[in-house]
Amino acid sequence: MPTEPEDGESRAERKERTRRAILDAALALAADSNLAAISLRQVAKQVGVVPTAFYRHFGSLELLGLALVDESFRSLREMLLDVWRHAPEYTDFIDGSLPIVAQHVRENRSHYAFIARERTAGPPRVREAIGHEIELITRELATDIARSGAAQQYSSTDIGLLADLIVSFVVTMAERLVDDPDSEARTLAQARTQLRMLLVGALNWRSREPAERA
Amino acid sequence: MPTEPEDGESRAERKERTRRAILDAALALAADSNLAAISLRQVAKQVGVVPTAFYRHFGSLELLGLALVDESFRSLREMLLDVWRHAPEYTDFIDGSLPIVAQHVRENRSHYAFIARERTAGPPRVREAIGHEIELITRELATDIARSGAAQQYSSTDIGLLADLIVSFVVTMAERLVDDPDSEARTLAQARTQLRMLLVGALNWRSREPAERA
DNA sequence: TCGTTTAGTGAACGCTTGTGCACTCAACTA
DNA sequence: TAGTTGAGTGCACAAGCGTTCACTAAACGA
Repeated sequence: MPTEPEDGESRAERKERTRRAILDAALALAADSNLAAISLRQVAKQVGVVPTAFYRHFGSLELLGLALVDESFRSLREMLLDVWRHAPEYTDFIDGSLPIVAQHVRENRSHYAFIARERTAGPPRVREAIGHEIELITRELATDIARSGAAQQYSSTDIGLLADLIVSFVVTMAERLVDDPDSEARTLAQARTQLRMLLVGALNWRSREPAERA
Repeated sequence: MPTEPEDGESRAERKERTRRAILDAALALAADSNLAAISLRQVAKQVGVVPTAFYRHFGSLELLGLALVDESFRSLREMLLDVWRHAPEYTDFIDGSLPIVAQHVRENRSHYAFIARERTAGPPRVREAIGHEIELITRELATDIARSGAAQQYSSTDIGLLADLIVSFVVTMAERLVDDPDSEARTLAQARTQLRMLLVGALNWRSREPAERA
């Protein structure tokens, strides 16, 4: 048994509780190494369950990883909806949004740490899943920028590139918040300045014709 | 024996040859997973040597990892010296530098892949070593920007932030080149536009007093 | 030429690994 | 209430793991 069987708990509830415990255990174990470096048996031990019980919930560690990706991005996207809803104007966008992102990282550190690691070092399927999610977010940001009218001088291609630039930067910032939580205030202050530098670029940039040089 | 013992080879030469073979084998094996996920025995097998022979060259896989970091950055820094020597002016800086970086990534793919992975997912010591190297490069870029006089309106703090912004962006670009080499041309073209967007920001930005808002 | 150094060997050790299989027994359905 | 379902058990297995130790034999310095 994973833990004490609680009173009046249905079979489905119990299964879900064990499933959660497995996800949390994997998150904790991968925290100081890597998904590819931990074992099914370690996870089972941490949960307090026999190794074979793992298979009742996930076919493999890789599938467990995909479930963690799913879970992480579900919560991330909810936060982003919130950010974009309260971002009518650019300066407010920076000062308003960054702290919300920072707070979300703080409150979901293990998920962000997982994503940061597995994004580059995870099993190929996991990497792909993460890349896909980030791409979706980038596209959403692009349509949001276009809709806001803040970049009317941009071609739609270049709005995409700008969105990618912003997302890449925020990903980098989130990685830093994850692995040095104590410097959150400084990291955030620097990121604010940098994002402003970058967006000043946005306001002064003009899209060229497809052919390159000006 | 790692391979056929070559004629007229000194003991030192032979040792170096085996050492190289170990480094290469580790690089190759870590390529489709992670340093923390490969075993000393796999490395030894790939080299064609008995597991215990490994210890004649490295005390542990982690120390091997540190050697790989060292090796990767030594070559990277040589390239950067080359780039900065031929970068008198900003527009030339972009068009001239990015292809050199891309070429270096192409020619040293396994090193870059290693760095990209271990930077976020490696053993703590390895992560630290990589972070330290990147920080050094950022500082060098900052002094170079200052010396070039291209950002005279910047405070030295803000020059540091700009350098960090550029380095972070190039790191991201290098990661993309690594895991999708076939799209090099497109990735490069996009990066060129994005870097220009960013630097237009640089030219229009003014440092503020330490206190934030304007 | 002869003793020393040392890269690489090979067997052995105690553990951990993933997975197969037959099982129990509480929660479920009819 | 009787029968079915399925989450979790317990054992077994072959394979792989890091590390130890005593060893060989070729290159070395004197």
